[in-house]
Amino acid sequence: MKKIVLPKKEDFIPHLAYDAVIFGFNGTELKIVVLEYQKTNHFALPGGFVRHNQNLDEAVYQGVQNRTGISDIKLEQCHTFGHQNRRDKKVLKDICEVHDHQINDDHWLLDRFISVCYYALINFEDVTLEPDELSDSVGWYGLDELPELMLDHKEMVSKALEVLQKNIDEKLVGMNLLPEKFTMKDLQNVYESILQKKLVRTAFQRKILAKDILVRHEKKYTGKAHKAPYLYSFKPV
Amino acid sequence: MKKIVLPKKEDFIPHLAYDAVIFGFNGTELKIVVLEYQKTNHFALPGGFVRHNQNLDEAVYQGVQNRTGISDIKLEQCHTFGHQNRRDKKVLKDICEVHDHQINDDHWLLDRFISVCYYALINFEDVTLEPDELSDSVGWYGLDELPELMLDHKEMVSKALEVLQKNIDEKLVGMNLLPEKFTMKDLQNVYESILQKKLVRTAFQRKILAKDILVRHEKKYTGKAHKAPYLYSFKPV
DNA sequence: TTCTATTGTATCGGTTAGATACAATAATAC
DNA sequence: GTATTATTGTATCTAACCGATACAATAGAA
Repeated sequence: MKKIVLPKKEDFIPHLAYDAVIFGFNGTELKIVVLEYQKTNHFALPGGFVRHNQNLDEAVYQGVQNRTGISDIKLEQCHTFGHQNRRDKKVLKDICEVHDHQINDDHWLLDRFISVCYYALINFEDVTLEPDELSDSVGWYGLDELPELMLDHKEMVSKALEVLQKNIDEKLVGMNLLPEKFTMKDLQNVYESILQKKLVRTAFQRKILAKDILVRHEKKYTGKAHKAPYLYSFKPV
Repeated sequence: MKKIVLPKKEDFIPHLAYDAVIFGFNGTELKIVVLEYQKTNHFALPGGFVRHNQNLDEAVYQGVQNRTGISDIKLEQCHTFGHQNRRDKKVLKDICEVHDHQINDDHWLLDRFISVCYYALINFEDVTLEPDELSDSVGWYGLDELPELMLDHKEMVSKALEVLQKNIDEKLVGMNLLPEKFTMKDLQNVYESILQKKLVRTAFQRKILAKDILVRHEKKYTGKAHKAPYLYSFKPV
C-alpha cells in the first residue's frame, strides 16, 4: 500500500473538523454518501479539517470535492457538534496504521474535535464518486441500509435530514435532482423520499401547479396501458 | 485598575469561540444583552472560549452565566461563523491593554477564531445583569439602538432573530417571558416584538385560543375607560 | 346618562388541503 | 373493433385557517 502523507498539524486549525451529509436522488431513492476507510471496516461521512488560511465554507466545499469527487454543489450548515467525548482514538489509529503510520496517543489527530456539519442535495446520477487515497470506497447508501458510522455521524445524518425536510420547498426549485423533463409522479417521488411519507396525489399536483414554477411539455409514452402523463420542466428564472 | 488574569492558552481550544444572542422581553420591548469592554468603547455579544474538558453546550451555558449573571436559561445553537477574516487584532489589543496586558501580534487571543453562535429568549425582569471583570457594563439594547458591535456580531444578531422568528410558537409556550397571568394584548405584544410586525388582533386571539394552551382567569381592571380584558395563564403541562 | 376606547366574538370571503368522484386515455386482452 | 385496466388530470365537497369587518359588551370618564 502506498504510504500517504498525513495532514500536517501546523496547516490546520486544531480540534476543528467538518463533516458533510450529501443526499442524492436518482429518480427513485434517497441516499447519502458514505466513505469506507481502507481495510478497517470503518465507515464515515466525508469530512476533514480547516486550513488556517481557509474560510470554513470553502474548506467544506473543497474537502468534499477532494474526498468524493463531487463538485459544484451548494452546501448548507446544519449544526455544530461539540460534545467532548466525540473522539475515538482506536478508529483513528486503525486508519493511520493501515497507511503505515504509527501514531502516538497524543497525536493531534486523536484529539477531541468539534465538528461543523453541512448538508447538500444533489442528483446522484450527475456525479461520479471518486474515493481519495484514504478511502477504500465511497458509495451511496440508503437511509435504511447505512452501515455503522464513526462517532456521532449517525446523529449528523438525522439532524441533516430534519433540516432538509424543513427546507424542502426552497431546496428543490430549479435543482437538477431530476432530468430536464420529468413527470408529476417523478416530482412526487422526490418529495416522498425526502419527507419519508406518502402524499395525496391530487393535492400534491394541485399544490405544485399552483406555485406556477413548472412548464408543461409533451406527453411521455411509457408503453404502459394507461393515460400518458405530461412532462414538465422548471420555469427558467 | 485591577489587573485581571488573561485566559491561559493551554486551557482552551484554540481558534474556537462562542457568542450568545440573548433576547429579553419586559412586557413591551425586545432587547438583547450587549457587553461594553472597559474604557475601550468596544461593544460585543457575551462570548468566550471552550475548555478542553468542556462540552460546547456547557461552555456556552457557563460562559454566559459568568459574563452576564444570567443562569438557568435554555440556549440554542443557530449558526457557526467561520470566515477567516473574522478577527480584529486592534480591538483585542485595546481590551487587553486596558487591563495592563501588552500582548504581541502572535498572541493566541489575536488568532483567527471560528465562533459558534447561540441564542436564548428570556424575561429580562427575571435577571440582574452582572458584568464580569472584563466588562465595563452589561446592558439591554433594543434592536434599533444597538451600538456598533465587534467583528460580525451584528450579523449574528440578524441570524439569531431569523431563527427565533421561525421557532416562535415552540419557544413561547410556557416560557416565563410574561408574568404568571397576562392579557391577550400582552401576549400579542410579545409576538409583535419578535416578528417585528403588527398582527391582526381578532385573528391572533382566535389562533391562540384555538391552540387550547391557555387557562382563562378573572378580569384585569386597569382603571381605563373601557372593557376590562381577561387574564390568562399557560395551561400546566 | 352619554360617550369613548377596548375587548370578545361572530360572520363573510378567500385560500389551502384531504377526500372523493369521474372523465380521458394508452395499451392490452378478447 | 370493442372491452378492459391502470393511471392521469381535473372538479367538487368539506374542513381548517386567516384577514377583514361588524357589532355587542363594558369600564370608567364626561
